[in-house]
Amino acid sequence: MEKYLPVIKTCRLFAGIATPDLKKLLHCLGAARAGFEKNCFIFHTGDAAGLTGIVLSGRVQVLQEDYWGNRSILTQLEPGGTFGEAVTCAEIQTLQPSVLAVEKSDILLLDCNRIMACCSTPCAFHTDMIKNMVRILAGKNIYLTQKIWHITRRTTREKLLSYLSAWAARAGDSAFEIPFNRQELANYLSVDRSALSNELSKMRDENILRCRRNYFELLRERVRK
Amino acid sequence: MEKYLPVIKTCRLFAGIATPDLKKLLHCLGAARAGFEKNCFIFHTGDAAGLTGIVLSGRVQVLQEDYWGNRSILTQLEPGGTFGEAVTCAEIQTLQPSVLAVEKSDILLLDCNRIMACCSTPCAFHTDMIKNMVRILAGKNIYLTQKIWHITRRTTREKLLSYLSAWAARAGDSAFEIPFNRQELANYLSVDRSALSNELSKMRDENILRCRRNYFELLRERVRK
DNA sequence: CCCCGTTTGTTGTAAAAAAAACAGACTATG
DNA sequence: CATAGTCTGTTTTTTTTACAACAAACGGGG
Repeated sequence: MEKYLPVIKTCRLFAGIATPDLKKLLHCLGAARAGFEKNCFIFHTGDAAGLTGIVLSGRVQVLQEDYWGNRSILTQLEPGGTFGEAVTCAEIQTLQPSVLAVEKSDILLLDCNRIMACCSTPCAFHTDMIKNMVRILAGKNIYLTQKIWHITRRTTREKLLSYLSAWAARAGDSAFEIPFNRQELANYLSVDRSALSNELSKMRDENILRCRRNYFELLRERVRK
Repeated sequence: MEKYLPVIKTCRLFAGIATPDLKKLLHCLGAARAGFEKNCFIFHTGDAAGLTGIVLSGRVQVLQEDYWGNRSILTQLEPGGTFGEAVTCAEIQTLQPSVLAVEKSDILLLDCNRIMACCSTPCAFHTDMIKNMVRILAGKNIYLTQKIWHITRRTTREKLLSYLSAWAARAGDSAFEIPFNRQELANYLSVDRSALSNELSKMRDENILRCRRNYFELLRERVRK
C-alpha cells in the first residue's frame, strides 16, 4: 500500500488531507488493493453496488455494452481517477455501466458506504472528504453534460468537431493528443468506426485538420456554417 | 417566502433539516424568489455561474441549444427540483446548458457558493445540507448515465423502447404517462420529431405499444432481437 | 529483419434518419 | 361555436449512417 501513497495523494477524494490522517482514513474505509489483467472487467453491469474504485496504475474505461456487444465509453480513467462513487452515494443497488481494465491495472477498492455514514466521532478530515466528493461528483456531472453535447450533434462530422474543439480548448493549443484509438473514439462518440475514419479522411482532404494516430491538429478557425 | 415553505421542504437539498433551521439557512444562502413567464430563459448558455435554482412552481427544462436552435433536453424539473448546483459545486465559471421555464414558474435562487464555503461557526445542518448535495449530485449522475444509455441506442425505435421501458419500470406498470409532448420527446432523445412520430405509428401497427398523446402502454414482453 | 496480430483507411451497398411540406386533430379562447 | 394556434401523423425526397469486406500501414517480439 505504501508504494501507492503518491498516487493516492493525487486523488481528488483525498485533496487537502494530511498523510497521517490519510492512512487512518484508508483503514477506516476498508481499502484493499486488487490487480486486473488487460481486458478484464473490474465491475460488470448488474453487479451489486457498494464499492468505489481508485485507479492506482494502468488505464480503465467506464462503459455500457448492449446485447450485441456495441460499446459506449462513458469515461476513461487514468491513475488517480475514481469510479463507482455515484452509484454508492446515490444509494442505488445495482450498477448499470461496466468498468474495464484496458491495460493491466491496479485498483484500490473502498467500502464507500462508510464515506457517507460518518464515523461515530466526527473527524475533521471526514468532512473534508465529503466536500471533495461533492467536487468530484459535480465535475463528473459537467463532464457527462459535455459528453451529451458531443453525442447529440446530428452528423458524425459535427460530433468529431465538437469533441476535437473541446480538446483543443482544454489543451489551449490547436494541436493535441487524444487518449483513444479510432475504435475507442467511435465507441465514445457512438458512431461507426469506419464512418468515423472516412469522415476524418474527408476533413483531412478539406484541410480542416491534420491527424495521425491519436495526434490531431485543427487547421483553421472553424466558422459555424 | 412563507407560502412556499411546503415546496421548499420537499427539496432534497433540505431533507432532514428542521423548519427553524431551514429559515436561518435560507437567509444565510441569500435566497430570493423570482418569477418567470412561459418560454422565458432563467439561465442562458454563457451566463456567469454562481446561482443555484429551486423550482417552486411551474415546469422547467435544462437544455442545450445549437447554433440552429436544435434543442437537446437534459432534464425536466418539477417543483422541488434543483438546477445549476453542479456548475457551482464544480467551481466552473460559465454554464453550458440553458434553463427554460416551459410554463410560468416561480424559482428560488440561492447563492450557492455559500453552500461549500461553510459559515464560520460550523452548524450541524450545514453539514447535513452538504450530504444532501452529495445525494443530489450522485442521483443526477445516475440520471445522466441513463440518458446516455437511451440516446446511444442505434435506431429511433431502440431509443424509444429504451426510454419507454425505463418509464414502465419506474412506474411499475406497462401503462404510464410521460412528461413530454412529441417535440419535447424528440428533443430529449435527439431525433427528428416526424421520424419519431412515424416510428411510433409503425410500432402501434405492429402491436408493440398503444399511445395517445403522452399516454403510453407497452403491449407485450419485449424480447431482445 | 521478418512475421503476425492489431489498427486504420477505403469502398460499395443497404438501411435509416433528417428535412420539408402538408393535412388533420385537438384546444383554448373570445 | 368559430377561429387561431398548437400538436400530431403521413408522405416523399435527400442526406447520412451502418455494415461488411478488404487492403494497407503499423508495431512489437522472436
